[in-house]
Amino acid sequence: MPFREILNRLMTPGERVLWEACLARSACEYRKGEDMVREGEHPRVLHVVLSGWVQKYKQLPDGRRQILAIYMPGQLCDLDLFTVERSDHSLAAVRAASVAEISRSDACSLLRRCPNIPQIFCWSELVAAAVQREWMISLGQRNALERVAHLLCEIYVRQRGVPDPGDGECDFFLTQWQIAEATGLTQVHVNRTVQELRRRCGVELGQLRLRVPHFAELAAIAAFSPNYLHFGEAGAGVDRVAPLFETSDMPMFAGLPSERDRASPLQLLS
Amino acid sequence: MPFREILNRLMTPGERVLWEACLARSACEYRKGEDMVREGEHPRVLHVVLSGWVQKYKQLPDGRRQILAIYMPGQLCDLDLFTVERSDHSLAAVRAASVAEISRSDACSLLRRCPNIPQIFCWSELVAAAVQREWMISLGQRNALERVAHLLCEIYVRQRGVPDPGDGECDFFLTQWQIAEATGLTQVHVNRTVQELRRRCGVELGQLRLRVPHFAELAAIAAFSPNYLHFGEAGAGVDRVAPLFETSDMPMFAGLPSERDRASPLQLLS
DNA sequence: CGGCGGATTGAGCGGCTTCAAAAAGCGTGG
DNA sequence: CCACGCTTTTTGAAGCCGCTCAATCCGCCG
Repeated sequence: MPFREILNRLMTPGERVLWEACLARSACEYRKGEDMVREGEHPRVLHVVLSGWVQKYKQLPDGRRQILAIYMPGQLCDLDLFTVERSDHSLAAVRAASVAEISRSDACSLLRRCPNIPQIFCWSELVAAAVQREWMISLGQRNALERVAHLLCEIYVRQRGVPDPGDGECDFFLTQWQIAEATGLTQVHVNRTVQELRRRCGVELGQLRLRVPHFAELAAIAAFSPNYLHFGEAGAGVDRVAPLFETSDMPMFAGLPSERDRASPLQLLS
Repeated sequence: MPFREILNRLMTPGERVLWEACLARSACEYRKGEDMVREGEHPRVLHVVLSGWVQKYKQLPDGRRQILAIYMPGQLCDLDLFTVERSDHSLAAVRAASVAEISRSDACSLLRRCPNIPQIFCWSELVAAAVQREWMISLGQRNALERVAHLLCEIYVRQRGVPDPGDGECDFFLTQWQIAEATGLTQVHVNRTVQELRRRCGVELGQLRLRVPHFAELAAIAAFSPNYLHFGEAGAGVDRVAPLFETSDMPMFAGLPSERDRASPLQLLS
C-alpha cells in the first residue's frame, strides 16, 4: 500500500490529472546527499518525491546531524512554502532521487482548481507528525536494538503495508551511516546492531534491498505497532478534516443562527 | 510574548468574543498527572489549555514513557478530533490544570462562524511540529547537559519571549522526573545535570519557578537558537497559509482560466 | 589496477543507568 | 503547631551500553 496510491485515491480523476501533470512538469534530479533545501532559506517550492527517498534533517553548529524523517515516492515533504518565513530544517536526497518542485504560483493554481487537495495536504502533514512522534519514542526510550528494529519495521510496512502479502523484501536506500543519523546512534554501533538482528531473525540488509524473513520476530523485538501510521484511515481522515475547510460565506454576526446550527449551544452567543 | 496573545492577535474582535466564550463554557479541571486523553481512544473534543501546563506523551508496553510536547495556556493541544480515528498519544495535566474541551458540534459552529480560525489552527499545529523536530535533535544528538539546558531555554523563551525584558524568572511546573521523561534521561541523572547547571550559570529550579540569571550562558551551553519557535511570524504565517483555505467556487474544468491565473503555466492544462 | 565509499572488527573508555537509601519539601489532619 | 505520609530531591557506588578512535576489509567503478 504505497503512499502514492493513498494520496491518489483521495483525488477525483480530474484532480489526479492536474496533479500528475504538475508533478511531471516540475521534476528535478538530485544526486546522493545533495541538498534540496538548506535550513534558514526562504521556501520557494513545494517538494513531492517522485522516485528515490528524501531525508529531512537538522544539524547543530558543530556538525552533529539528526535525520528527522524519510519521505518516499508520492509523499509531500513539507508545507513550509505556505507557512514559515524561513525553513527550520534541511532537505536532501538519500540516494539519487527525483523530486517535483512545485512553484508557489503553480501550487496556488492547483489549490484553486482542486478543492480536495488542501485537505490531502493537511492529512499528509498530520500523519507525518505522527511518525515523528514515534521516532521521538525511539530516540528517547528505546535501546539500540529496538531502535534499528523499529526503523526497519516502519520502512518495511510503509512500503508493503500490513498485513504483508508476501516474500519479505522491500527497497532500502539508507546506508548504515544514515541509519545512525536517524536513530541517534554511532555508525559503528549500528553495524553491530544490524549484525545482531541478522543473527536473531535473519534480517538481510543489502545495498538497495531489505529482506525480513520473519517480520513478526522483528516486530516483537521493536514492540512495533503500526497504528501510528494511520494506514487505511486516509479516506475517513480526509472527510474528518473537512470542517476545517468548509467555506464560510456567512459574515459574522450577520443574523440568527442557520437551521443546521440549532443543535449547538453556541447559538446562544450570536 | 505568551502564546495566548499571539493566538488572539490573529483573530478579529468578533472571533475573539466567540472563541473566549467557547473556551469559558467548556472548562474542565484536572489534577496533577490526570489523563485527559488516553492512547487509542476515539477523539471527542478539542483541547485548549486555559491554565497550567499539559503534556502529550506516549508509552511503551513495558511502561517506559516519553513526553512528546508541553502545552502552555492558550495553546491548542492537537487536531485529532478532525483527523484520526484513534489518538496515537495520550494527554495529561503536568500539574493541576484547567483545560477547555470543545465538543465536535461546538467546534464546527465555531469554524463556520470564524473564517480565520482554521488558519490559526493550522499555523498552531505547524509550529508545534517544528518544536517537536527540535526535541528530536535533543534526544538524538545532545548530551544530558545540553538537553536539559535546551529545555529550560525553550520553556523560558516561550513564556518571556526574546529579547528578554528582564528579571530572569518564569513559571516552571515540571518535576525533575518529568524533565527526565521529556529528555529521555534518568531522573537521577537529571538531578545531577541540574546541579551542574546551577554551578555553571546560577540556574535556580524551584518548585514552581525557574530563575535564569544569565540567559546567554545557558543558551551557549545548549547552543539554543529560538528560530524554530517562529516567534513574531504568526501574522505573516497565517497569511501564508491562506491559499490553502481559499474558497474554490470554480468547478473543475468549468471554462477558461480566470484572469488571475494568467501568470501560471498551469493554465495550459485546462 | 588504484581509489573510494561503505561495512566490519577490536580495544578501551566514559556518560548515563541502575539500585538503594537518605534527606528535604509539602500538604493534610489531628 | 506539630506529626504524619507523601512526593520530590539528593547522594553514593557499581556496572553496562554505546561511544571513540583506529585499522582492515569489501565491493564497485573508472
